[in-house]
Amino acid sequence: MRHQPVHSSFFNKPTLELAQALLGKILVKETAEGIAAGIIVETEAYIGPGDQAAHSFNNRRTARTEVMFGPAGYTYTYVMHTHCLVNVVSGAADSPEAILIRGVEPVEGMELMYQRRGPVKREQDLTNGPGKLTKALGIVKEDYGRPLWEAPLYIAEGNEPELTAAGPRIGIDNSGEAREYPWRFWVSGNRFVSGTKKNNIIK
DNA sequence: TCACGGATGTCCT
DNA sequence: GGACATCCGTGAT
Repeated sequence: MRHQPVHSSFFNKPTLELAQALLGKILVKETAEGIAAGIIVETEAYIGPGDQAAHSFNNRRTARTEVMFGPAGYTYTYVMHTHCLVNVVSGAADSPEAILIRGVEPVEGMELMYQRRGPVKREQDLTNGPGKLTKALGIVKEDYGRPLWEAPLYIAEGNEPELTAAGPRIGIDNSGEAREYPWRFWVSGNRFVSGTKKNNIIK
C-alpha cells in the first residue's frame, strides 16, 4: 500500500483546527522491518503559554520542549516512564503548541504491530493508547524533531471521519482550569479510541 | 541526587 | 469495568 504524505503547509493552521484535521489522516512509520501505519482516531491539543497541562506552559523552555518553539509539522516525542508518546508540533515559531496523538486504527503492518506489542487479547489493544501506538508503529524518542511530511515518519492523506466528538482531556487533573477545556478530539464510536469514557461528548 | 509525571497491564470484584 | 503497582527519563537542587 502506498501512502501520500500531506504537504508541509497542512500543519499551517490553528492548533485546535489542526487537531481535528488530523482525525482520519494516517500516521506512517517506515523502518527496516517494514511499514506500519494507522488512521488517527484520537488527538489532544496542548497550547503552551496558557495551558497548565502542557510541558511548555508559561513558555517553559527546556531541551525537551525546544522543538515546540519551532515551526509546525515536526515531531515531539516525549518519554514517559517506559513509554514513548508522540506529538505533532503546531503553531508558529515561538508559539509552543502541540497535538498529542492518543489513538490510531491499524491499516498496514499488523504483523509488525503484533510482533512489537506481544500477545494482546483484542485487536484494539494494539493501538488504543498513546504509549501503545508508538510501540506498535515503532516510533521512538529518536524520532524527536523529524518533519512529519516525509519518510520515515509522516502524516498521510486519509478519509474524512464520518462523525467526530470533542471533550475534556485525559490525565491532567492537576492542571487547574485547563482540564475543563474540550481539547480532546476523537472519531465517534471508534474502537481504537483510548479510555472507556466516551460519553462526555460536546460536539 | 531527588522529586516529579501519567500510561500500562494485571488483578480484583 | 475499576483500582493499583510499576515503569524511568527529565529537570531542578
